Amino acid sequence: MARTGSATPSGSRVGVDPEALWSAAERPRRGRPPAHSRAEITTAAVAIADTEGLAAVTMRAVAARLGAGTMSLYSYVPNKETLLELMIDEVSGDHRLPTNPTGDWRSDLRQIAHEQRAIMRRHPWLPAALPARQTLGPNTLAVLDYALAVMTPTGLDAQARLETFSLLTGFVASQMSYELAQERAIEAAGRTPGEILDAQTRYLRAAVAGGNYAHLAQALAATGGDQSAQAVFDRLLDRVINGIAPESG
Amino acid sequence: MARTGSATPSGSRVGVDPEALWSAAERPRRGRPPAHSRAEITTAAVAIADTEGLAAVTMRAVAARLGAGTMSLYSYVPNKETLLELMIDEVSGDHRLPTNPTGDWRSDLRQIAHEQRAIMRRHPWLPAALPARQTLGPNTLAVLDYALAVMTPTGLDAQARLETFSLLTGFVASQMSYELAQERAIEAAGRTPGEILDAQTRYLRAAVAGGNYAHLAQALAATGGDQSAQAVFDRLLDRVINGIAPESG
DNA sequence: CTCGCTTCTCGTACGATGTACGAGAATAGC
DNA sequence: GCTATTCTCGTACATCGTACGAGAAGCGAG
Repeated sequence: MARTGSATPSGSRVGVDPEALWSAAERPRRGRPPAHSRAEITTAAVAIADTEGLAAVTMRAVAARLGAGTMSLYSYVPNKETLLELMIDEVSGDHRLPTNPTGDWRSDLRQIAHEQRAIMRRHPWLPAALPARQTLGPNTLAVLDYALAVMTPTGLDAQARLETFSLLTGFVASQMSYELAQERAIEAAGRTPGEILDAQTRYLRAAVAGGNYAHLAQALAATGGDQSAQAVFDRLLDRVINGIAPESG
Repeated sequence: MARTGSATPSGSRVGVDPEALWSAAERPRRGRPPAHSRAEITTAAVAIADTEGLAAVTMRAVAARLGAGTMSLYSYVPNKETLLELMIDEVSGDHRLPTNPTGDWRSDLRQIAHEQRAIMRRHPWLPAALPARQTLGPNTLAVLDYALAVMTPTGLDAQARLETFSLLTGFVASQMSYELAQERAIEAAGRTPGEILDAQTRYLRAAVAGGNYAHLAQALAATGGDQSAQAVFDRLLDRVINGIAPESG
């Protein structure tokens, strides 16, 4: 075992070896026993990310939280990129999966999306971490498997169902990325949730007043309705699901 | 003018001031004249990102490309985050906007999505940079304005049209993030595009063989059809557009 | 028990990065 | 020319990921 030494000084090359990452980590049963574990390290990293943000997840910080030396982590994880990967799959384990679909695939898919949204609200760093993912871990695969089961009644073929899952997941991540960024802006600045919206609107209006953007100006003047994050999410989710299959049970 | 000194040692706070960012940069007309410009710096940064990847965009590298000292950049841009923001809007300027919509909003929206895809293929770092964006620049606003115009025949209200644009843009970014990651993996590893897919499939099959993931196993056995990135994109795009409005013009 | 093999531990060090600071250089208006 | 104003950029620092390798700690064999 021991460190792998990927030898990629800068840029982003291969980075993560799926086979080695998710294998059961067979016990060497000789030599000094490990004082920690991959799971323990992953949990610590997630805890830091949850409370202090993804940027606070440094190898030093994770090690410190475990009372270990920084370099000790590298006995368990070849690099930080891999740790990120482990973090993502760990929180994917929070996903509650019913034992079997109800048969109403639209509402089942809706429930999957809501579950994913809940996870991302619990772990606000997730949407930012997802684009860097290179491999699907066991927990993520379980969600995918369940989603495929849910889509059986759609009549879509295998390829289409895989693509649909990717579509749905992409939507949730995009939307949550926006929703959470909005909340961060609120928390960081003037505090009142209405004020931030006002500030953004004010900026947009100023830009709009500069002459162009006629349609934008008109749209801004006419915004209304339920703007709560939950409501927006649900509205858009319905559209995504509506577009999946033309007509079916 | 001069540097602002945001005083955010770690974490991600406010970071970018929209008002100051996109204002016309009125000339001070006194003192030593600037040797460069925001636009020149932005173009250099984009060129580096295009050829060497986003990670290669360092303040030192950008300055070096202009033959300037590193710290000179800070006369034009308060921090790297802002430079990123400028890069995003710069490439958004590549978006070709017809003078007016054809009236067929579905095909107009499809065209917008294709245009965005083309931009992201030209600037593969874009999807990765987008989530960090905090403000919409003039070029991005122009695209938004055009999209709103396109959606006039849908009968959707202002709020819904704004949300729809966000949905569409999010889809394109998600899908392209995946598509480009796939191509990077191909380029980095075994070279043949089929082999990478095989390797991924092999990993999935191995995971699947471990007992669970019955539906995934079945789906993997049945994949087929046109798997070209373009084809997948078009298929999913159709679903997104189909879901936007039930029935109309 | 002792030896030696194996494995984990972690102090030190290096090359990068973003950027604060402030002395100097260049220009415009008086 | 003088001076106020602005841009230039060398130096320095904190912080990051992680390579290296000496030491510590446990196992099986004798």
